[in-house]
Amino acid sequence: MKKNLTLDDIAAQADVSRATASRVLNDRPHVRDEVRERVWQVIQETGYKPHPVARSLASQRTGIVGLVIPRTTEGFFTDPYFPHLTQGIAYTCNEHDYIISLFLIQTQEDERKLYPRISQGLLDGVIVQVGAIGDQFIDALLQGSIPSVVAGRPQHHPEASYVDVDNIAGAYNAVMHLLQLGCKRVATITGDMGTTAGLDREEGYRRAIEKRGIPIEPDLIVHGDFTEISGYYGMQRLLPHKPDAVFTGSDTMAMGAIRAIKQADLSVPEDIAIVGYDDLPPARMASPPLTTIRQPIHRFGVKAVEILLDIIENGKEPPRQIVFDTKLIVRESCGSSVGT
Amino acid sequence: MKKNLTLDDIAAQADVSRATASRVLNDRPHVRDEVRERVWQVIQETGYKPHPVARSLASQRTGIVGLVIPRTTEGFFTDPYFPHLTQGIAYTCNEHDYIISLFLIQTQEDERKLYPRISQGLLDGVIVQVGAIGDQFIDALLQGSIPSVVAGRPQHHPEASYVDVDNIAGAYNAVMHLLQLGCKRVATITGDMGTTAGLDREEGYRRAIEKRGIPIEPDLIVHGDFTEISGYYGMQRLLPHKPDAVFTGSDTMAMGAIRAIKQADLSVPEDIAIVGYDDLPPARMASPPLTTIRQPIHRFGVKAVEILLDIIENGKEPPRQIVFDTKLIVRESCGSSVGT
DNA sequence: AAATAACTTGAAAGCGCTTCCAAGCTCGGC
DNA sequence: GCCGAGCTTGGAAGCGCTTTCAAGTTATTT
Repeated sequence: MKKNLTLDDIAAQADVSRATASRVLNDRPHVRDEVRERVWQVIQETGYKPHPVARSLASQRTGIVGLVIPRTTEGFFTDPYFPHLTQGIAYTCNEHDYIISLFLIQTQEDERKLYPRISQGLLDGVIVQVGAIGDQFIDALLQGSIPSVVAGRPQHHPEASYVDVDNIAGAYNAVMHLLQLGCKRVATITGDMGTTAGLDREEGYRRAIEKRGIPIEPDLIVHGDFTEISGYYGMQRLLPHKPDAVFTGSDTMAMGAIRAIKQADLSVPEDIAIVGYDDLPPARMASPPLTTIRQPIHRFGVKAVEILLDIIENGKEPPRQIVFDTKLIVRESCGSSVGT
Repeated sequence: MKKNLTLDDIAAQADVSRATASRVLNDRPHVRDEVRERVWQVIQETGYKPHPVARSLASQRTGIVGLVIPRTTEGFFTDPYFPHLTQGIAYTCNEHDYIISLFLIQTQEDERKLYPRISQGLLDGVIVQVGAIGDQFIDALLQGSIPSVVAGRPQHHPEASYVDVDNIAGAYNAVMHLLQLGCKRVATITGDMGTTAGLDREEGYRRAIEKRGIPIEPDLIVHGDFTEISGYYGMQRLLPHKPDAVFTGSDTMAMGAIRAIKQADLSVPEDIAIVGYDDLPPARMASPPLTTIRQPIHRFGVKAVEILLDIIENGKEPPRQIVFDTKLIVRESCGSSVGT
């Protein structure tokens, strides 16, 4: 195997100095065209590739951004949210020639190790998915100088840059839709109340109910954690209170709820209408197909990267905060007459 | 913001040379206990963290392994396979203090860019998921000197190190189970025939059928691509040929097939028995719950990393090749009397 | 034609760390 | 009390690249 080429080799072969070779390599000005071409020639012929680590050390940028995914709940496997988000992020990184470094936090140990590894020069920036991960980590991140963007709204950090979707409005619209269809006893199975997504979606539910002048009935609110199984059990607890409609904090929980409903020999939407949240592929394939709230997850990921790169270039002030709108997708599970 | 500490600062403060400080930092021998302690003290007090890039440049190892996921089919989102695999890999990497760099190949462009970026010193090793990605890429990888492990059996590279599951045996057992239950017309919806998983699972189907002395009926074999929708359409094409059982190349396709069956007013397993492949969470929650083949995906990911690290340490010869066994999980969709 | 501006180029100083090498020590054995 | 073995230690040479600075060239201005 032939010895790896260095920029010095290229410089020697093209009969210029290393500095000039570097200029050509990086497409910098102040090189005569003739020389520039000569150097390119040598680079092409030899198949030379610059050594990324050396380059990083000298330039103080690595071209790597971190993607931190919090303590892996079952949700990571079940929920297509993460793959979608990751895909949006990866797509945009590829486009801008950045590389992604993935940190799946699984153990307490991982979490401890994380900050030190992240804070010290390997990464140009970090995208953190909010979740079960301690605010403490986000604290540290924001204190530090490394550019960061939060995916989802961080609970106690109004000054952080983040991208989020308007969960309150989304949930509000979902519940309002049910109310307008004539449902009288609309219940909800919330997502994980340790996340802003869970909290906000419950808030949207409350606002819609109150907007119609209906008193909030605590028995009609049960807490889940975004997983199918929590939707299933949530629904079982709800059934004795005779809801005629349920808004669930995720499609996955909606699937669980439907399972429980069918098992109780009731049917969707005749006996109980359902509206989910996410509009990921399974929603369309459910039986009945799910009425749900669509989030632009892909754009979400794209934007997160764009913001991060902006921060890397231009500094973290002012905070960039973007909230995406959601869209109600009406299918059959809500019993709407216009169902597809 | 305080200037970043360097090893020189530590050395100065501890009144030793940089060489000695480095020895202490890396827990190397040949340092007097007293000195070692003094240096540690300074490191602790100052909160010094070594600069990973500088360290990589000097030591010629980065502690980063690449994870390459091929051209992203719809499957990446739908199929919990990838999250599970990723999780197994991440877990093991965390444990060994390696960092994962994720490469999702999405465009032709990405694929072109990939090899150059990978081949040149940023990564200590690479795990490649086989799939729609050109063998050409795996070719290049194997030619080069960078340690690599393939997840799944690469089609034309018997000399590669890989981890795989015994797809042929798995499929064989699935189909044999159906035959033993008395099914007479067992069909199959295969996975993507561009993958060894797809090919091998069909092969297993064929072997089981032939083993029972039944002639292969081409009409009972349709090709899908692991997605729900391909299972749905596949089943629709199968229905006119009156199968009484179907083995699908993935659980996701099984869900699609069930949807098509129900839509034709037939029922599972009474009219048509189904066996899937994967045993991921949705299988358990399907209605009816899916009889399927369980693959140890998590261990699969773990092993891939272990092999890779082994290669990094000890060289790529001889090739490490590991094939995991699968397990038939009997639930209700096959109509077995012992269904849960 | 002289003076000045603008562009090219290479030498050299890092970036922060690892590691080889040689020098200086300590200590036991005879 | 002397010698060599075996530790400790620091100096210095990289790892491969970027970037500053000053010197050398060429083009422009008056």
